[in-house]
Formats: sequence, structure tokens, C-alpha cells
Amino acid sequence: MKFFTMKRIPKAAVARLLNYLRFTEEAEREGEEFITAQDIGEKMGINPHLVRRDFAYLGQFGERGKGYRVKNLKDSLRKIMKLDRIWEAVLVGVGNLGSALLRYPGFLERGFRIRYAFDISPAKVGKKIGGVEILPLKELDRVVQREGIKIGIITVPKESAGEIGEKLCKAGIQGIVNFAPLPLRLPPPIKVINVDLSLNLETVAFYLSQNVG
Amino acid sequence: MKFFTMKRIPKAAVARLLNYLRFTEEAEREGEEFITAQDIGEKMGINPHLVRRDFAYLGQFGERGKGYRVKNLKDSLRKIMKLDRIWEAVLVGVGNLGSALLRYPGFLERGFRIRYAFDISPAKVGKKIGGVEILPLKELDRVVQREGIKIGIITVPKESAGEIGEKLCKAGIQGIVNFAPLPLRLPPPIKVINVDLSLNLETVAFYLSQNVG
DNA sequence: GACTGTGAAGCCATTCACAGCT
DNA sequence: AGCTGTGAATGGCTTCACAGTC
Repeated sequence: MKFFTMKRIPKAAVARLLNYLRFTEEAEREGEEFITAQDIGEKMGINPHLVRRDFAYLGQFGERGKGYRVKNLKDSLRKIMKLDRIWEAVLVGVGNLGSALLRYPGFLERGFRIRYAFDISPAKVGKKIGGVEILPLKELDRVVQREGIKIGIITVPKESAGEIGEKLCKAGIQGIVNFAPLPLRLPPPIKVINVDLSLNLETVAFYLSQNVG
Repeated sequence: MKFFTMKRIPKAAVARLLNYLRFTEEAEREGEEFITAQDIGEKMGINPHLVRRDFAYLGQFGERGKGYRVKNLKDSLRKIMKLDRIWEAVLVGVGNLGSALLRYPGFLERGFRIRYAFDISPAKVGKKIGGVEILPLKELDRVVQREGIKIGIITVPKESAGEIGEKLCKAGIQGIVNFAPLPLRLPPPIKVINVDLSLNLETVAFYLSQNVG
């Protein structure tokens, strides 16, 4: 098995690869030994050629005539996508959405642990939500540096998202998931992903009325 | 002002247009009269040519030499993106994430009202969260049809997401935002958007370690 | 026969270059 | 001069076609 030919992975392929991993894990739960590009393509509604092309970016680990060995594929994908470890994160802004994410068990299930939350309101500081301690915002810098945390989650109102983004940067955070409904932009190499929950509803609404006229 | 030349809008442009709307509203709050493609491009980190191209899909409403009149641009975008109305939705699955979204004020702020929530657990039925009544799953069909609701939000565990997706379809729902961490796929004309919260963290984590090696 | 892996073609999205208006 | 609107060029992603392996 040739390993790590690792050409550059196109931006568009990253999300797909993570989804392939989900279906591969599902196949494992169901006790399958092999999974084919055809299988995955059907489940995701994409062309099987694309699935093979995506896997080819990572090297060759299929078996011609059979497909991809589930166990091997899962391990390779987890390793390549850097999910063979626990990632620690901090969350800033313990409002409605922030509290919700602190209680959301899905992050831990996929290897992301929110170590600390931060909020500007003294009323919230000192409390715990979902087992995560809430600290005052001014300790952000110190804690992030002390713990060497690299990922930040922003759940503050849109007015303060920009400011918090810069604070996180200065503290040494390298990747940010921003839930504030105004896209955040920071200079490379900081990686920002904007997740605007309403935007997804808006997109659906738009396509919906396209069909009608 | 020529209005509604309305060529087909590329898929990739839809999310951008919604974000342009956000920045246009911000400019309005700040009392600006005009906004230029350059302004928007800088804030979003994209090429101003692309901004103009995107607006051109919708017809012509810029003023040469000046830019786009904020009030006009906002109204046009809201109309074209079908956001000049209140959209009603139902939510299925009142677990951690579901409850959170019921309490999240951001949807209503952008014109999306969750009318009812549904859950399979009798313990939850009858309660209200964020002012939204929780009904038993078996009433989904009747309520959706009676109220003519077109948008559904799925926040059930991944095991039941597929099944709920089909139930929503049968009830007459036309657009779905799926928060379960396994991409959902339904036959056209149903529009599904998959929002996998952990996937965003995973993407950030992947890019993060790309830089290091 | 079944499925992977990949060069080449095709397609869509973005960027460039410039004409046109104010 | 400054900015929009758009044909043409570029670039990147997806699909096709087929060679390669089991």
C-alpha cells in the first residue's frame, strides 16, 4: 500500500472527505468489510468518479475489483484529516447559542473538547455549563497561552464578533469557527470558518420559491 | 432603473448574495448612502469584480461613478432573496441542539419563526421551549398540512435523521435544514441543506495542521 | 466482471480588461 | 476620475473514458 502521495487537496474536497469518513464509520458499525466509490457516491448524491478522485488526492488505498477496505479507509481518513487525536477549544460568548453549544454532546463525540468558555458578563462568570467553566474575558489570553489551545468558537453578538476575533488571534488561536451572523475575516495563516445559522434557512427559502416562480 | 433581468444565479453566488445583504444592512445602520463593490469586497475578502458580477445576475441597480444606493440595494436583495416576508418552520427533535435552536433569537431576527417543535418522547410533549410548543411526532403531518408550513429543521440523532427527512417530505415540507451529522439526501424538488456543526471544527483542525506539516 | 486510478475533456466560477455612464 | 456592467480569458473542479489490477 503506497501511502501519502498527498497531492494538494482542493478546498471543495475537504468537506466531502469528512463526509466520506462519516459514511465509512457507518459502514463499519454495520460490519461491512469493503465499501466502494459507488456506495459512497449514491449515499451522498455525487458521482462515484469524484469519490475516487478525492481519495486519489491522498494516495492509493483502494483494492481494484473490491473497493476500499473499511477499516483501512477509516484509519487513513482519520489520520489524514488529523482526527486521530483530541482537539481542545475555547468558546467565547455564553448567550443562547453559546450555552447550547456547551451542552451539545456532538463535539466531544467527534474529538473536540471545549476546555473553557469566556464571557464579559460577571453574572455568568464562575458558573459551569455542560461541565465547562465560564471565565472572565480578560483571562482569555493567559488561559489560551497556558493551555496551548489552537481553536476558538465565537458565539457573541455580531457587534462584538470582530473584536473577539482579534482578541483570539492575539492570544495565539489559529483556527476560528464564527457563529456570529456577519462573516469574520482575519489575516492568514489564521483560518476562519463562518457558520451563519440563519443563512442556511435563507438559502433554503430562496431555492424554495425559485421552483414556484 | 431596469429591474429583474434575473439570469440564473449560480449556486456559489447565493450565499455571497445573502452576505452582501448583511453588509448592506450594516452600512444602512451606519447611515451610509452609497456602498461600492470595493467596500463589500474588502469586508468579505473577495474580488470586487465578483461582487459586481453577482449583482449583475439580478439586473442592473448600481449607479456608475457612485456605487450602489444602500436603501435600494437592501430592498432589492431582500426581495430577490425572498426575505421580504416571514417564513414559518417546524423543528423536529428537541434534544440539546434542538432546544438550543428553539431559544436562539437569531432566526426570528431574520424573519424565520419556528411555529411548532416535535419530539418522540412523551416527557417532552406539551412543554414549551423558547415559546414554542412541543407536539408529538405523530401530529407532524396534520400540523404541517394545516398550517401550510414549508421549511423543516432536523435536530434528531443521526440514526433517525433519514426517517424524519422522509416524514417531513410526506407532510409536504419543501426545504430542510438538517443538523444531524450525517448528510441527508432527498429527491428533488425538495431542497436539503446539511449543517454539520462538528464538520466545521474538523475543517478548521485540518487546515490548522496543514500549516505545521 | 468489478472496481480503482488517472490523463484528458468539459464545465462552471472567478478574474481580467475595457467599454460606458455620471 | 470613479465606479458599474460585461465579453473574453483564465483557472479550478468535476466528469468522461479508459488503462490497470484483482
